[in-house]
Amino acid sequence: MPAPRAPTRIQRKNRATILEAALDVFSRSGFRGSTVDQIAKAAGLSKPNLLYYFPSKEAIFNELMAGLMDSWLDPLRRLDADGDPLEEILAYVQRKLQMSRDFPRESRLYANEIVQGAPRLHGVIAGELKDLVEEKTALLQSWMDNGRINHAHPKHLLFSIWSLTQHYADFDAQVRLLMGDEDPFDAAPDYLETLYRRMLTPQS
Amino acid sequence: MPAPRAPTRIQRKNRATILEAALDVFSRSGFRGSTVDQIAKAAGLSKPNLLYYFPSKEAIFNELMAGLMDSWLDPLRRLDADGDPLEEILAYVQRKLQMSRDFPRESRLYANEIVQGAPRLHGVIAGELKDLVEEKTALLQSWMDNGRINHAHPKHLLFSIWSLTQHYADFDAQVRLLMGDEDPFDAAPDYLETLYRRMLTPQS
DNA sequence: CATTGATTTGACCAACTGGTCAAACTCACG
DNA sequence: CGTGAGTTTGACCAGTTGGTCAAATCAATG
Repeated sequence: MPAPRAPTRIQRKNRATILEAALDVFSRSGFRGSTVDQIAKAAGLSKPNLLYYFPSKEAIFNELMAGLMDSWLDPLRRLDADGDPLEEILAYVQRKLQMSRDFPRESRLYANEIVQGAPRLHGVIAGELKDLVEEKTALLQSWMDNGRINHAHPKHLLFSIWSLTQHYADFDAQVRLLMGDEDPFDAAPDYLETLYRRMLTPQS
Repeated sequence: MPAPRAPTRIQRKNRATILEAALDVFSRSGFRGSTVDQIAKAAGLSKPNLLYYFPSKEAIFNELMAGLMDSWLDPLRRLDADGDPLEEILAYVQRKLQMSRDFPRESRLYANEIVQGAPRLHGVIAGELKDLVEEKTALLQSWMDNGRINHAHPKHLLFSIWSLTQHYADFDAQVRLLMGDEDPFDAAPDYLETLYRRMLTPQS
């Protein structure tokens, strides 16, 4: 195994440019629908030049995914057992919604993968994500058992949060066509806050 | 233009077989990720034979989509202005959830298209679907104005129903990995009924 | 400015893809 | 059984794709 050299200035810049371009292309067309040439052109490089920085199309994709998963899990990690249950959940919902607004390409890339059966993500989902979900659903369950929020199936509660927030990124094309001039993100925060407040506020 | 002949028995059978196989393949890999050969193999035909029944890959896809859109819009069409508002909405939610359970491939095919910007669906979405959405959101708004259900942004309400119900089909891979042995559709109907009941039941 | 390693590229290749076509085969019907 | 329309296929084609490679260019260091 050759000792890994420290990356040069040019290497750092070009690898970053390539990953940015790849995110754009992959999130628009999925893995199989994207070509190395498209990514190269989007990055302003020739195809052989791009392949000088990454050994293959799949390598680009995997590096992108690895970086993605971490920021993906972060909002859930920050769900704090010591905070006020309802406010914690509402804050989590808003964090996820912000991510849909600010990083729609990342959301679509992820969605593309899952819709197609997550062939390249089984590992992460079954591992890191599952562990985190088990931990946090246990927390939700304890909040419910203590009467601090209304009862609801905790896993389905999580699914619903992911689903509702990511919908604005993943189905952006549809949402915008149907909303016309109105920016979906104007009313979405309020809508989701109201929804979860009404659903989870403990009934006396 | 040649007069269209009545389809023979073999034609009817093979065209149906092809569409069924195409649904399977397209819903798993999207349009660009699927090959005519895959579809042909899945249908038990040779590629030239398949192309004897459909002029092109795109033609198969379009016919599939045309058939899909109709059954897709149907549950919303059946939202009845004369029924009890809350029960109508809850029934709509359950109809959509049933469709996710019974026709997950159709849901994923649709999702695949939208995530990639709906390049082949602009027409239908901007036309038929938009008209239907305008009609039904007006109905929802009137129910809210009359105090028969709680206030909420009607378009976001629709989006949330689509999102929550289709999630179980579109993200099936993730949902099942995280739920382990438990069948997601065991608790989902109850979860969604509770969610929308708490959210929409008019507050006195 | 010379040299050496890092970077870039045009030309190329093998595999795959959507689609064509003429020839062969099958089947219902007289 | 013969015949003509309906059906099936092997061989083929042109365009695209992921990836390679040797040669050319560039940049930093002494």
